[in-house]
Amino acid sequence: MRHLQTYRYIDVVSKAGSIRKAAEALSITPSALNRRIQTFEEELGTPVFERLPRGVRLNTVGELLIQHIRSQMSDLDRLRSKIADLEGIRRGHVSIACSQALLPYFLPRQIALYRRAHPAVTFSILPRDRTAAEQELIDYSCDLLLVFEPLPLTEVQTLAVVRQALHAVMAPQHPLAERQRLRLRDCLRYPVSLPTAPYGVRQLLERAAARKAEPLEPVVESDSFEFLRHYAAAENLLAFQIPIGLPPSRSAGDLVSRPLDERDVPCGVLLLGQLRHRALPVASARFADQLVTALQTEFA
Amino acid sequence: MRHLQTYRYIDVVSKAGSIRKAAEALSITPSALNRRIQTFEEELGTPVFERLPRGVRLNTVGELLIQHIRSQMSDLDRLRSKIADLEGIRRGHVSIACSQALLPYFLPRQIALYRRAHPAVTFSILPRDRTAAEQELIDYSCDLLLVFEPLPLTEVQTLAVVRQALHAVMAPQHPLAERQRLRLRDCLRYPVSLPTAPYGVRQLLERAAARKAEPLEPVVESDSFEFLRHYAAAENLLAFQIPIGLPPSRSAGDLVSRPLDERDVPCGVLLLGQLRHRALPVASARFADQLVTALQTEFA
DNA sequence: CCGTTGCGGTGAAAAAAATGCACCGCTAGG
DNA sequence: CCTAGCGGTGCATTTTTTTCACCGCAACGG
Repeated sequence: MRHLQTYRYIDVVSKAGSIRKAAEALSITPSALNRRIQTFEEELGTPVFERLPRGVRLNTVGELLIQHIRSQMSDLDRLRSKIADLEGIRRGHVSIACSQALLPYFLPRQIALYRRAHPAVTFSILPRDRTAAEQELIDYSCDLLLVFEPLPLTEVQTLAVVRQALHAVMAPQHPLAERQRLRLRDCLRYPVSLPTAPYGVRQLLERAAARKAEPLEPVVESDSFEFLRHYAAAENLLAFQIPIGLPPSRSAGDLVSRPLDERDVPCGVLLLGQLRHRALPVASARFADQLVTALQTEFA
Repeated sequence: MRHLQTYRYIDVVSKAGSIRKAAEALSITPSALNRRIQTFEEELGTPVFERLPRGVRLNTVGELLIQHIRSQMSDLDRLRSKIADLEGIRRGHVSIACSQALLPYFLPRQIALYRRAHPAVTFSILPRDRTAAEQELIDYSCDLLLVFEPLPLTEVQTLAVVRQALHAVMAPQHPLAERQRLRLRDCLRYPVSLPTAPYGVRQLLERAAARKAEPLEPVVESDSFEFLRHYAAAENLLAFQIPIGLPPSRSAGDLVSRPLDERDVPCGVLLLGQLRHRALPVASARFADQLVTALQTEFA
């Protein structure tokens, strides 16, 4: 859509922070880009960027404008997918920012299911912590949000919420593997591994441990739940995970998982959401519907 | 905004029904217009107009597109008024489709009040019957709807509803002028004038009369409530009106009004609404807020 | 039946707009 | 005080858009 070029240019400039950098990214000369911005500002009757000695930055009007631009672009996408729908093609792209727990089982299964019905729909899966995910949602970089223990989210509209109890994950030969339900104190008698601070699992455990005045002293910390899981198997350590991130059976493969007693560690919530007031492209909206049903039937 | 020209062109063509007529309205040559449409359709990957021997008409995709275009234009307006707001200018335009009863007292007073605070805001007042008003709302020709006894409106979002009892209006020397409250049967013993069929007042009376099996035989019919009111004074006839269309005092000037008993004729409702899911320009939104308060305090 | 009228579409020339290039002045940082 | 990186500008050049003149087509009227 050539008539929206200027909008795209402004978007890129606002992200690059300088006209010259943006021009390079867009493969045009800085002067052409500069002029576009100038004529646009003239048409609008007010500047959009602050000129700084080291580049440019959106001013207040610019912030308003960039919101407008992103919403219009997303609207155009929606129009296009409606048209594709009309022609019976069912194309589209779905972009999801999610917590790591969704990566191994839940999302692959759901996406495979959806793509069986609509093979022309493509997906982007962006593993993000809760803050980054919300940010991507706000600037229209993704359509859906699927995170564990979200922060208070004013810009997010809830599509579904399911409770997820924390589970301890361990090798089958671990002493705790025989119990069906674990107390926090028992777990902390053994060496544990934990995700880093931004993650919901860590937050829940920190709060629980603080309440019981038990010190939380992880042997291993990592940003990667996959690493933690494998490491737990390798060193006979405890790791923690939520059911949706665990294999369907509670002791498949080389690991077993056991729920933590809710008296010690309260349930967390997993949230599916979208940007408030945004009309999603059809593909994303349909996939969201499917996720809502799946979440409610599997984790009711 | 030059980059949205193509959108404007398409909008005009869809309204004109032919490229040549639209071209004339836009003061460009038909061929230039034709080319723009062709390149746009090529970019979109699908035709937007059906070519007929006597002109063009939007096809299904075109209908989708025109909705998109109108919503984008309205969004751009909203952006501009937000920016104006930011600069403290408080400009804007408010466009209202309304029933005739709002014309003599209510709207003039409300608009004067609003313009005292925001003198740079301008208004369009469009007297319309209920169907036409809804249509204007849907195609973004107006921002607000203020009608008596609306039809079931799926595209309209309700902002406020107030009950309005029907009043009979007559010259002070009319025999019924002495009563404080009128029964329908009493009224129908005298010659009456009525608005034509599309109007809510007529509908209410028709239904009431049918229920009582009293024939409704108007001496005078008109589309104009103003005419009916004046005629009632001239020929000592009964006319009907709702309180919001009547002078504040119940017997000001050369006419008196008396409420009809609700056992005979049920209350109608007056509705303030906007197009569902549409974000209104700030000026319209603020004025709507004012109307909501006014309606609720004056006719609670 | 054929001429007329109004329609969308097209090719080439003309006009207008956007771009690239070379260069300016400015400021922060070494 | 010099340099690197920035936004901005004048002018030649390229690309895009508009105009003009014209075509074929279908409906209407005598």
